[in-house]
Amino acid sequence: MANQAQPNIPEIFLSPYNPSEHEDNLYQMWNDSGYFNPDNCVKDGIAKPDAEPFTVMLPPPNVTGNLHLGHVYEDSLQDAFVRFHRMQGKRTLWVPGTDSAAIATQARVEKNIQKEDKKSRHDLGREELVKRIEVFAKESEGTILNQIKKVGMSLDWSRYAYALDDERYEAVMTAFTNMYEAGLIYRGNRIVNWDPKGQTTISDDEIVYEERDAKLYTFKYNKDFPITIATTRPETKVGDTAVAVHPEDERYKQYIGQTFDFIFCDVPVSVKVVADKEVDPEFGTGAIGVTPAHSKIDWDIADRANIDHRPQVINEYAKMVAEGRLSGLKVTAAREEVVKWLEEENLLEKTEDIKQNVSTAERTGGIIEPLPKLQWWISVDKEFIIKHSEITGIESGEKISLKELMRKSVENGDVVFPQDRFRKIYFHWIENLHDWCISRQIWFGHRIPAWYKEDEIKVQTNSPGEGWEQEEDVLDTWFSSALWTFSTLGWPEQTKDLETFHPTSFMSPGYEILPLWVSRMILMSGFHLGQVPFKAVMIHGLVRDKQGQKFSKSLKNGTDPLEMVKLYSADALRMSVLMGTAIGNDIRFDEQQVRGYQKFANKLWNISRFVLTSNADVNWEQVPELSERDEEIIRKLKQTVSEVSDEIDKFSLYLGAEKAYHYVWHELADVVLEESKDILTGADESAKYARQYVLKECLITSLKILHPFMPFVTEAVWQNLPKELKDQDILMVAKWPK
RNA sequence: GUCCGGUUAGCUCAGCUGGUAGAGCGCUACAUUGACAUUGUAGAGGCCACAAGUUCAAGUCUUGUAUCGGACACCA
Repeated sequence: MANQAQPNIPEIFLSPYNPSEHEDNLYQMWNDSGYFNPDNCVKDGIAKPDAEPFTVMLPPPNVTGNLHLGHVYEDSLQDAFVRFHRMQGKRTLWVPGTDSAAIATQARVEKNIQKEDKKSRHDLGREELVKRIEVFAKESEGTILNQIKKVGMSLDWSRYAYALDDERYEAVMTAFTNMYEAGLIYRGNRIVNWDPKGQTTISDDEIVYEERDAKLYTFKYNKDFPITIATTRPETKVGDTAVAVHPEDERYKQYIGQTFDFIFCDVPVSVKVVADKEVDPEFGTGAIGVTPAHSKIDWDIADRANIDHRPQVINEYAKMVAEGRLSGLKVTAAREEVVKWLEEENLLEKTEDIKQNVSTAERTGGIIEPLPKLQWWISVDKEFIIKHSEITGIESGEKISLKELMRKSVENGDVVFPQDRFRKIYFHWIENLHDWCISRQIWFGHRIPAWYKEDEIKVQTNSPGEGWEQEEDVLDTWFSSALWTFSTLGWPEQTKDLETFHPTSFMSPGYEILPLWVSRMILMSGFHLGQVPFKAVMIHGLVRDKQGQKFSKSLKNGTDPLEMVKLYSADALRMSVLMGTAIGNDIRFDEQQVRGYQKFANKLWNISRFVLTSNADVNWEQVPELSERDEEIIRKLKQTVSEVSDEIDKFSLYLGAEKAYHYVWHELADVVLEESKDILTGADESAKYARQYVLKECLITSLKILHPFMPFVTEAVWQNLPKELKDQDILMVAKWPK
């Protein structure tokens, strides 16, 4: 091309698209415009004051974390929806935030302190440790926020929320107090999942099962004891209070109701033979040694048989508290010791190798020790009176349990799962739901607002006065996360934001936190507001590497998204995760694809150059006389717009992106531009003018429909278009075409 | 054990309410110093896992089988 002969088009188009030259500036420009905030859009007439609101809450990443591909995927999905709806003139709000990930963050800081100062948390004391964790959290906060900006997320930073800031604190305290007063939060002694390594309770959802080799020991407690039992944990048998058999089991029927006293491994033990339907006569010997204090199932059996839950024989450090030869031993050592004793006494009948699923803590990897502990719980089955309800099928003033509330919110269609299979998974999970243990024995987090004085308990945010001691435990992180859709909007204050933007429009989490988070948001929002937290849940899959493996630190297969941005651009990275996979399925990340979409960005750049070059200095005042072919091109363009819009509306973002992409490259560039060359260089001025007009329309519309997916390159082109072609200075808030 | 998915071109995946298969990447050949160093055109390549059923018609609906994967539960 003869460069010096170029008509008046911005020089920038003369070289290939260079994303790093534009992206940061464009983000800055968007941010400075104020249009991430819907209030400003209303003020400047971009959205009508009564326009339909569209709200999304960013699933808050860990404040101390780094952006990974999973975030990029999740956030790109949301940003595309948000930008689409913003361009349609809705009052569009996307709220950013970060989470504290209390257990992980505290563990990390404790480790640092241990390493640098050789001090434990107890050396430092509660206040000092919490202070240090806060400092650490705040220091690292900027990292993830900047990374999110780097990939172009159109979040309203003026509404930024942090899980442990003052407003969220207010919400958490109020939520706890209200639920306590409704009788849904209670303190109870129950078997919990105790993580001896992390020194805290964890919820069922934080457990991972690992298959390990174990030994099943079959033995008698004592020579005179008539029943043989089998166990993988002989060391707990000093805590047995019963032996359970199936009520119909002919072998043992005669012993039911009898009590036996004997010395087991230096410890006096008294067991009663009880009948329980849960016992499988086929497994082992068909008889279970019941250790109520160290097994959930046994605890329940003891409950049903009305037997004492004590004694506790293992402590919080997974050491034996029993008297005699086991005293002070770790459980693993105690196990060997008991087996040795059984052999000495000739009580051991056999030892078998079996596979066993061992419960371990997700975060620390510690083996879970079930222990009875005084904990705080949320009852999911207890009925309460719901004061106010806007949820279909639930009347204000009705009696209902949280479980029912969670079921009905989805059953009646107030919360829609566009993918049917996740709806099923949700219901399946609700069926298996138990009371939720919400107390955690760490220091970083929201301290439970319960106060003790002698035998009295008061639940309130501030100290009732002299002599009252506050509960040591903090709340499960998921408690505050569950409030997120409305705590971010100012609740418990009845703010205008809350009124306008809640329920939110949709939530887009990964399937791994459906039970942990999604269902609990439904629970909390239903209880506190009588609303659902969101109208739709778009569950997405995991981002995996090319081989289909999960990204993980240990595999060292992690791809740094920022590296991809640097190499190819944020737009290309976003397209590569959005396109090609139906939402809900796992994605295989392939760098080749990112490269491919960067080519596309450049293609778009060149299309723009071509159109601008051929349209330079045209005066648009005349009405063009379109040929039949011109009209056909416009028809096809409009059809593409409506297809893309439809797909996005149906949550099929990947199809919307693909249709826009396909149109621009293989219709607009390959067909329309090619055939226009002759017309543009031809002698028919009227036909030329008409085609110039058509090309202009095609370009503007293409930029618009691609903007939700590739915000940067489309905006970069837009910023260099002549003013008279634009309906808004900024593409981000330009009108979505029809 | 209960539940939920996947199985379509060499690879990664689309294919919505049934009308004899699509994209990207890769591959082959040709073209290209006129928007495009990141281009175009053409092409090869598929018993849509298998079987039975419904239908005028089945990747598409039903049932079953195989196989891979996931979630939940969990046994002493």
